[in-house]
Amino acid sequence: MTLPPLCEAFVLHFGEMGSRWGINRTVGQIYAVLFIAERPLCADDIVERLGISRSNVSMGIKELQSWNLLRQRSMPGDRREFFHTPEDIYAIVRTLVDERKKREIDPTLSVLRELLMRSPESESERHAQARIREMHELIELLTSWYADVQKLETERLIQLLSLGSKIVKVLDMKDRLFALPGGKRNPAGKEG
Amino acid sequence: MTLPPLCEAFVLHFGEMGSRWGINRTVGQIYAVLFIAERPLCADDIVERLGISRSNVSMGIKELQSWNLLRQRSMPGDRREFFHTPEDIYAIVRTLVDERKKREIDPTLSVLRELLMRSPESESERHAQARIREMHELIELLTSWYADVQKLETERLIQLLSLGSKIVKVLDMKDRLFALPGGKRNPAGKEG
DNA sequence: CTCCATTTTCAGAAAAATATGAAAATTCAG
DNA sequence: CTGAATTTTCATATTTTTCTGAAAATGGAG
Repeated sequence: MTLPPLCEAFVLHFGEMGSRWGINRTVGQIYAVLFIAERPLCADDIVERLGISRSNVSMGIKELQSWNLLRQRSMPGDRREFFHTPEDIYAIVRTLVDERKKREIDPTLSVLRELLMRSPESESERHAQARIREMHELIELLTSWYADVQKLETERLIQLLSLGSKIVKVLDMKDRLFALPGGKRNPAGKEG
Repeated sequence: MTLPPLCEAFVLHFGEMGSRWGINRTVGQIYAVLFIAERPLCADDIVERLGISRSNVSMGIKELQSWNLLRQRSMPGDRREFFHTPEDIYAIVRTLVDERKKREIDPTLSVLRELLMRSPESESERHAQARIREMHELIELLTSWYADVQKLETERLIQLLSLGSKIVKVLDMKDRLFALPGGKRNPAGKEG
């Protein structure tokens, strides 16, 4: 690896983390290198920085592209392709979450739904279905929350995240305000 | 595998998903079996249901225990240990998130912090640090949001999730209400 | 303590995932 | 078109992870 110490440490950690996330170490390292690079890099730049084979880089890039995580740029008078990550880190996280959802949550939801449609043929299947239903409902709740929050501009999202659970106080306040005239109007906290 | 078809389908899918989450297939399957079981199971019950070796089950259980995902129970007059998952699925998710945070986010934060303390020794290190700083800030934001929301009772959490981004409207309302008397009082949306 | 049921450990087998180099394919200037 | 530069593919080598059976450890009951 031919990276300055600080960069090397980052890249190594990122690779390590990647491997706990079901992404392979090398792919994680390639991403890390691109993330901190000052300029778009071509495949051979990555080969040099990570000291891995050209073909490995090629496959890693392909993998990252399939996750929509890379931008591509070609320089005039140079046949090589140059890769970089989006500037906006919020955009990166959105992509990451969207892709994981697409690959993991959506297929799971559809399997769970299919299982919930079946008629249980024994007591144990009946019980399994009840558990699966709980899981399905929870995932639906989280998913629809995400679908909703995803639409916010970054500005708003940050505002919301910064508030954290203090939001609950705001909610209480709202409830109290609107509850004054005619008693409990909306006890479950749901809106139209 | 000796499971009714519905259970088998669930267990297989769960194992498959587990392997994308850095958990190995078998461990995922063991968890799935326990999750849908009608009663606590002993290691041999799992051996029978999944058709894997006793030692594999033993290691899988150990792994799940290290994640705090299992409850244990012993039956009077029976020396075997029986395992089950918590009833409350929200509690399960909380545990899961807590553990992942502990193992993945916390170490990453500390590495990033350490890297940010160093003095960059080149332009490329300076740039890397700037990128790392952005990442660090984003993770801090998400983490502190989670730390905050984690404290809510399940009831409240569901309420919050159900609202989704509609919460922003409530915020706007609040801002407008309190802005009336004396102009912009809290433009950044932060409280406390 | 001994005995026996049970669980855990662990070295090595088996399987799966990754990495490589060589060859094939692509791309584009001339 | 040709040919050089570059990228991709793919069979196989390498490494890593997972799984197993045998042996060791544990933990009560008697």
